[in-house]
Amino acid sequence: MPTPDRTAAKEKFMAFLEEKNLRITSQRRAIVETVFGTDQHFTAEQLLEWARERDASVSRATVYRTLPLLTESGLVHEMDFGKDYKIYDPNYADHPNHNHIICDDCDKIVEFESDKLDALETEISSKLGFSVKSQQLRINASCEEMKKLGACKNKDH
Amino acid sequence: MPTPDRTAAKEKFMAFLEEKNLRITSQRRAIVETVFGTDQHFTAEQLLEWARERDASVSRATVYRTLPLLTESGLVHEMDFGKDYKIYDPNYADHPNHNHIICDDCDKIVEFESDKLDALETEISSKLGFSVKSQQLRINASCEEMKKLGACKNKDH
DNA sequence: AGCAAGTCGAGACCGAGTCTCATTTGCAGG
DNA sequence: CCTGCAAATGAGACTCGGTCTCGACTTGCT
Repeated sequence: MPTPDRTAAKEKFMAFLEEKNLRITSQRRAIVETVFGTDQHFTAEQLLEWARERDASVSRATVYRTLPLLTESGLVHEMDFGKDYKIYDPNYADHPNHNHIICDDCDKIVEFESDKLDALETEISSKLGFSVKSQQLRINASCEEMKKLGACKNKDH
Repeated sequence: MPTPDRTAAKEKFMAFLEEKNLRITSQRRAIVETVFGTDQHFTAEQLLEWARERDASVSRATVYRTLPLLTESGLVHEMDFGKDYKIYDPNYADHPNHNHIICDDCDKIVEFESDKLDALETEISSKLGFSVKSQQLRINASCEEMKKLGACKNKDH
């Protein structure tokens, strides 16, 4: 599974800018190329560093100004794992509602989606008089199955 | 529904301190009285303010030093709603598995519990080879119903 | 009472993120 | 191509929650 249709994402974002009468500057181009040139999650600071490799003139302020545009466009997802920085996911358009299970023992993170879960959340929310805008489920767990199956290689015993 | 058995919580925390060979100081007493003297969620800064009403000598540093002890003891729950500050829940011992809906517009927080949700999480997790240790679901929403019902008083239009 | 270790408050400090402002740049319209 | 101007930019000051340091003060044990 190589990088999906990143060109489409880039173009969608350019269209989004145009729609809002915002300009396509060289710095924004560098940032967008960077964001959709990876599948990895990243922090604002990482994005700054990477974007500067493409265009040294990109400043911290511009990165922080562009990030909200990216999330507003729906192409990038902002996530908060309780650390003191935020994490961004450039694959959001392809997996708009995914959740995370984190193994407390080995720090492995597995993503999953569930229509049942989404439906249940919507149902509960509307009962309480809310309309869902976004959701974030984090499950801390231990991956005992994995250990049984073959984690002997990376742990002692 | 008046305040539940807060005295028990206070005593549990004192016992927790003793167990760890930590001292019971007047400042810690003021903080603990404050924390278990309310049912409300609070921020560190709010706790500082409230605790100072009981004992003016309580400092910011002490509040921030005591909060981790409270969460470590399992009596208070630390939560992160994607704002730039953390929120603490002094009722955690009584409702260990509750979830939150946050209104992005008015910052209202509603708690709920759902056996269906818990079951679904367990089911999904075990399918993926994990066993749940803890979970945190946050739904960001807008409370449109509330607005309809009577927010005319605090908004213009 | 006396002492050692734990704890304290004040304020320096940290780091992610925001804001200001003088300068530059994209992009019509000519 | 040129010109005008609003939008966008970079540098760095700033904000703000939270942490750390350090000398002074308490607690709890003897």
